[in-house]
Amino acid sequence: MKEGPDIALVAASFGEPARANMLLALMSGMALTATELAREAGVTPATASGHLSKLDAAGLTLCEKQGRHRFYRLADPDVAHAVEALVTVAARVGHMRTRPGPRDEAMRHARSCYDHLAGHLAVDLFARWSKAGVLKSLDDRVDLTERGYGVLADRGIDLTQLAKSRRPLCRRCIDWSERRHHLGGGIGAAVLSLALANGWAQRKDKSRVVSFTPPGEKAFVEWYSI
Amino acid sequence: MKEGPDIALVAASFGEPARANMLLALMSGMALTATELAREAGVTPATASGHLSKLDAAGLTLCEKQGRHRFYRLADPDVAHAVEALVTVAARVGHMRTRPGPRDEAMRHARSCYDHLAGHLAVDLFARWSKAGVLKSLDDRVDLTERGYGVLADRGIDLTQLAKSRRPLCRRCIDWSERRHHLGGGIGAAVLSLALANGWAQRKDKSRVVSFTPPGEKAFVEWYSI
DNA sequence: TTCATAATTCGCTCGTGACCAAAGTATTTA
DNA sequence: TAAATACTTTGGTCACGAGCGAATTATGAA
Repeated sequence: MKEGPDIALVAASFGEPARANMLLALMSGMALTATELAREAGVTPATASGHLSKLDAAGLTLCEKQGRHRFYRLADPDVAHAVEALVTVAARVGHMRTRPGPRDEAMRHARSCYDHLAGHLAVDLFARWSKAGVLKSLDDRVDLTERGYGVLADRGIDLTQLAKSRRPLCRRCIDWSERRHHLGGGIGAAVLSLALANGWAQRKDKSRVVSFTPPGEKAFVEWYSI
Repeated sequence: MKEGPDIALVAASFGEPARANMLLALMSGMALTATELAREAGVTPATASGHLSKLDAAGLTLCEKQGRHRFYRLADPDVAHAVEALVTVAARVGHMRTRPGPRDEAMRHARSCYDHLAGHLAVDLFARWSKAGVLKSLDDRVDLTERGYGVLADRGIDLTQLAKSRRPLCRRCIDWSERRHHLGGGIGAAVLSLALANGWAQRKDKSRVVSFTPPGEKAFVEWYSI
């Protein structure tokens, strides 16, 4: 007997409908919460929690805790590659499953994450501000640079009022649709309310979707560009 | 709910230690018998039979019946690719299994398959004779061409005596080590006995291994070359 | 023919694991 | 502070399937 990779353990992790559905849902690259994955898999949150523990233990997923949410994503490209290979075989053989429909495309464009702006605009903003030296990332923390204070003041964000709040001024927040970090915390909330106040965007009913008007999007991008 | 590939069904086929061991054993490309796979997997033939039915049903393996043997091999490169992807993930995560040692290298070089010659020399012979028009393949059948009769007569194979035997004159036979077809049937047996009679090769004890002496191998290749 | 080997099918036991409801923990909101 | 939400843990049921031995079928060898 010799040593070799234990393919069975890994394959068994894929080989259960609930877990397979979760992994396929994660193939979009989005980080999903435990509850969302439960819905995708068609099981209760309790069952999903057990499955997610197994996936984590098997090293197939990574979990990022964020407030009362836990965002799961595929551990690395190798895992995604394995899923793809299995999909290829399954498709060739003709085995099909029922699968939840595609996500609402509008949700991918711009969302509000609780009370701050998310979506690809928010990700872009975060990336630009990081690059421009407005924000400074350190591990999980994100802080405003000195220059950042000035930049925000110029753009009508009242920092003195924000500082009084107990919530952290800056925080990274995984974006659902873009799966990259964007700006949460007090500034994120302030940016969103500013965009809403200026009429650049508006909430749709009670959903989390935030729609920018075409001129509003243009104005917003101009606003946050350095 | 929409249609999609059922990855779970395929993955579950991999996700059982016995089946995983079988598939890994087949990754060498060799076609293995049910009993051999049972030994590889560490289960009884009865259990192995059930697993092999499942693998066949899942489209992961193909089975070729041959006498009282059933040779199994991976269905196609996609399956091998999926196994590789799973191995990659398993290895990265560090999950290891116990695995049977490598096969006897001597067995790969030349074997006798019941009573006819197998191994890479036999495969080479089969390929050359096919190319030279001595043999003509049609589906599973292999027949001697008219020219083939002459070629064999020149080389000391008595066809009239062979024709009296009930067994088919020519038959393809999967080679274990080379996984390609070689020549079975009466001619295959005759070739082997000729090689043994000429002292080019000899059986080792009661095993199926046939060893060619270096000059014997040379003479044998010369003999079957057109 | 009779015997041996390869493989399958059958009947059965037993362990694993998927599942849910309910209770518990943590975190945010009000 | 209390209430709501997200998630986990616990306890329990239940079904699937892996495993084996024995009997059966099929093929090859003597």
